[in-house]
Amino acid sequence: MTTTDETQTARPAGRPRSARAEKAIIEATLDLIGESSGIADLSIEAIAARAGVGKTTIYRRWSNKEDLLVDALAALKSPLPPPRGVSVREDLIAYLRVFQHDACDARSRCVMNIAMNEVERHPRLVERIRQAAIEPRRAALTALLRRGVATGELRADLDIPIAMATITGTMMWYIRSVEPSEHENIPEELAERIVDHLLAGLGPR
Amino acid sequence: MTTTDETQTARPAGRPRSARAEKAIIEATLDLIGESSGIADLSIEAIAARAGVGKTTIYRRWSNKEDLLVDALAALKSPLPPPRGVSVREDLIAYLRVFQHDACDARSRCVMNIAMNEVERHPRLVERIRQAAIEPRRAALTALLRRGVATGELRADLDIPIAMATITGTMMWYIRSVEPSEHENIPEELAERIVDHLLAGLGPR
DNA sequence: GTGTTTCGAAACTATGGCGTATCGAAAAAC
DNA sequence: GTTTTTCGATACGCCATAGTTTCGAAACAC
Repeated sequence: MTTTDETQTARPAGRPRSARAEKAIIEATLDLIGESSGIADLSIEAIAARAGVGKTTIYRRWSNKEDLLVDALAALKSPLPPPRGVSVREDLIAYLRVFQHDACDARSRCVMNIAMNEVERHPRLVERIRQAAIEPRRAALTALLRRGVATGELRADLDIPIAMATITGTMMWYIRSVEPSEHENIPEELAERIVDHLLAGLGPR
Repeated sequence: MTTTDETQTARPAGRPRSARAEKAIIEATLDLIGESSGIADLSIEAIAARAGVGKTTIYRRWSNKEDLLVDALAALKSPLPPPRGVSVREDLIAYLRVFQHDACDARSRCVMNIAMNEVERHPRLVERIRQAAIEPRRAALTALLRRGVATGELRADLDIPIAMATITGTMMWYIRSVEPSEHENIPEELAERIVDHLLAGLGPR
């Protein structure tokens, strides 16, 4: 695809840039973000080493660390909010299944960490992450809850912000309270059980 | 060195160490942890500058950064889990009020950040934090939920781990979704509303 | 007073990442 | 073939920070 595009516009004479190297750089960046605690931790040199690439190859494409991070995180495209099914309950379960998968993945988790902890230090970066990764899911969940209220599947006086925190926060906190090494042991039907608990409530029947 | 005599007599000759400096160092450390994104971010020099203290004064007391962090976080005594009241609902609200207050405080928040993000890099430190700050609350909440099941205030088939994630995670996610500058505008009765939503459930009456 | 120790400040060395420059080799267009 | 550009590797100067040492002043025991 790259060769085609280059041929269409203007063919820069000389050796074309390696798409493999670019991919390796993005992958290495995402890996290292997942392993590091913050943005300050990761170094261009470590990324180059992990990607098996010279620093020159990185600096030829991105002028600084933040630009690279923006592109790397943009490559972490969210696996698409789930399509709507027949019932709000099933859609909530599908939503939480995707969220659960992401919360268990170090790469996706780091997006949350950056968005929550680096607001003051990297406002532009955080804003881009919010727009690209968080806002679509937030909008999808809001629409889903509104639909449930309209159809009567959810209580009429539902507090939407609280309900959103309830659904997302429960899954997040559950995952966080489990050691990463134990993530394999998380029950398959976790999303279903959470949704049913939330819908029915904690009080007696 | 000749610490033997000093230890025996417990009377070190010479100028005694300033307790004020020690306090200032701990305070500065806690402040800066709250402002930084990770442990790698904060520097001893910044701590010394913030505390109005020479670096010598720090290195004379702690041999490295982690030792200082352990002592600093140990000084962050948790404000005591709430005493038990008459109903499980009221105890849950009281529990969430304390949690809400902590979640809005930069210092307390950093404890969570470290505990969740630095497990691989500082296992000793994280383990100490877990034992000192997280485990007591976890135990208190577990006992509270068990009591609710026993008294019939909570459903008999309650899934305790999920319920704990529900209560704590909802508050946490709600706070996180609000800009720190807007924390003042969070409704006073937030804890009450969350508990009532969770007890009654999201489904229709 | 003397002696001992800590005080804050500053100078110092060492480390490590950043961003740039240079190198020979390789990959394409012509 | 020649030309042009990118490739990975390496070296360089620069700067921030860590951690140590030195210094004169200050605080206590005696």
